[in-house]
Amino acid sequence: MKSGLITIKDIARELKISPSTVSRALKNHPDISEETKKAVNELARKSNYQPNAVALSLKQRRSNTIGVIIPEIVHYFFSSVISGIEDVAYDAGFNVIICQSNEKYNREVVNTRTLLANRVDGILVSISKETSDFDHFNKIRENQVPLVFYDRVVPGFDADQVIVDDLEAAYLATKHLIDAGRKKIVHFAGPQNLLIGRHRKEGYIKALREAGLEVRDEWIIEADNFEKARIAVLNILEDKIQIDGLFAVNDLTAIGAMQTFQKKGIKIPGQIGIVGFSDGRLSGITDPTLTSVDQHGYEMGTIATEMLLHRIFSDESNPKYETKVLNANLIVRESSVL
Amino acid sequence: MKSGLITIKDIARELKISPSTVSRALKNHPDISEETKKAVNELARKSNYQPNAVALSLKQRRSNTIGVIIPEIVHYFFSSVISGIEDVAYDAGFNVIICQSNEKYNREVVNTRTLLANRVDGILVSISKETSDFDHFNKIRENQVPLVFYDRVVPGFDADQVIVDDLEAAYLATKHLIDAGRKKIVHFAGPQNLLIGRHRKEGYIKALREAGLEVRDEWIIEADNFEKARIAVLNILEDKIQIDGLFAVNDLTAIGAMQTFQKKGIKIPGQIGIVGFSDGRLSGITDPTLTSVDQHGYEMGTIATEMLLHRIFSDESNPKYETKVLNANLIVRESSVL
DNA sequence: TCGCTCTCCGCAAACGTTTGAAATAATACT
DNA sequence: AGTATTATTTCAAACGTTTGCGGAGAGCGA
Repeated sequence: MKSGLITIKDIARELKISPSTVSRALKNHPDISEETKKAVNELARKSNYQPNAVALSLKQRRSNTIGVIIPEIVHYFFSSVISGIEDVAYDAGFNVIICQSNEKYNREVVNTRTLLANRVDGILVSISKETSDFDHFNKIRENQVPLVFYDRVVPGFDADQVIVDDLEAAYLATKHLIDAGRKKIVHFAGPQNLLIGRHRKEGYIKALREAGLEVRDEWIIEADNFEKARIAVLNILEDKIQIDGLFAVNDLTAIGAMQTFQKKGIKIPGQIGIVGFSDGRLSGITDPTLTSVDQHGYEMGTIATEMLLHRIFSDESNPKYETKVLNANLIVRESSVL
Repeated sequence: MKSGLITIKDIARELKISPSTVSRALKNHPDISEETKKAVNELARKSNYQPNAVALSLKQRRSNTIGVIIPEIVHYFFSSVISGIEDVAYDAGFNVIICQSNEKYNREVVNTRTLLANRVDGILVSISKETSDFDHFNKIRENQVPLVFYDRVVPGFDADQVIVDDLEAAYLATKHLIDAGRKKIVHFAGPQNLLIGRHRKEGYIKALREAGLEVRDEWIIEADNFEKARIAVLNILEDKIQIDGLFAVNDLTAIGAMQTFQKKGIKIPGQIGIVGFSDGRLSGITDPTLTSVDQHGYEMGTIATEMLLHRIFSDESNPKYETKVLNANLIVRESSVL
């Protein structure tokens, strides 16, 4: 009663032939006479027949669908990843189901359940900030569903992954500040349970060490959003900690810091040079424009999807997992240049 | 060979009972003995059984999935709409398939085909900038699949829709500038072939007329992005057009204008008051923060989805379509307040 | 006329699940 | 013991497709 959509059976009934003949006629099978083919194709076109993808999925045990678990699509970076994923998937005839975890562990677990229940052929995951238990990912693997992590990967979990070289990018960002002669550089760090948070901090430290600068604990502050940055800056100013540079774990944090400094009369980049991370829509519209790291979201999406499709098609039982590292590059703008 | 996922049949075989018994045991059917239920549930849990949603969809001719066609998720507004959609859909036990049209008509047509082929139970659409032929939407309707438009609707197409009152919002935005005593207010307008562009201009004009202010053609400038705004402002300054207010068709335009004014030494909001449209991530982080119109993307998503679900459940054959108008409201921030 | 080869088509089973109806087994009642 | 009742389980069909196999009919050579 529901779906008014035409089926092969409907066509068969109408033409007084069997469903199998219709099926074969539609795929131009040599066994079927030209006459029959013509009749079938004509009626199919006329009645706007669309093969029922659900029935196909069931029959072929392949849904031609890939699932994506993503923290939050509101971020420019993640939505560009999705665009990359979609483009590659569509070209390969695959559909995409996107699930937001909203940075919640629970939602992420539900998401994987949903995707498995819908028999997606493969899953792309970027883990939520909360996630520290990885059993749900094991479940995916137990069910032999190909899995590729992108950007936010699980430390120590042997799997395909595509990431940006956060450490190197953070190193370059910090080095860029050092090269401009800055010596007292603060890092606003992300949560240290995420690999990206750790790597960015390590890159910062590496650059400092390499330049023979001391690494002070009070220069590493956990602040990864606009508001926390504001508070952190106020604390710095109150404590009269002298600094001349800031490398922030993401752009929003950098911008929050920059504005707070500016409101207190501190000149950017004159007195303090600032570099963000994860180049988005924001960095180009601040004043001064913000030096930042381009994470190549779109490219990451395409590469991750290609890896996944490759796994889907060549289903080896014992794959050796690959890690693809994109080198992010620094986009130098006004906020850091003297 | 593929999906290693456990099925009801597997459980039945293992327990040497029939699939129907397993099915009933899993749903706690009274016909099944406690003993059997226990055995089934135990094995199901142990082997991590997930009902095959694909088979279910086929059987029940309902996929419990809704399809969403969206121009581009990179925009804050659209991604908040998606969040609203997802939250309502999930609560109702529905999945969501998101398709980006990327503002392309062709892609939009393919998207509808894909969604129909996958037998989604309903479709939410915001049309692309390119779309001027609506046959694909008729096809959706012919197939009796419920359809709700959100934000970008099809003029003259009788259907369920949820939109914001752009005209009213633009009127309020302009009136807000007038109430602060500003009399020479410019409008940076969007493309006039889109309804939203026209409505926002009309709201601006209405506010001016109502206040007895003259509406000058040279005060209405087509500029709807950061760069065009920059150029438009430079032209204004060069021509020494005296103004004291600006209402822009979107935030990015407002910000482009604001920064250009500031660079030329003009004080915002002191000399010129600025109001944007479509409250996003940007408006809170500019300096001064930007007065703007909150379009309630999340709410729009929830309402559109509720309408759609309602249609899905009560399938009347001859529905009378509804239009829901959200009144967008002005978020007053620093850029407009004297 | 028989047998062989083509050409074209239909049957039936399968994918995983649900569900009305029928079957079986166990128990109760007379 | 015979029958009715209840409890528990299985059968079979269906959702829309695909596909191996078998079959009908035609054409043809011997």
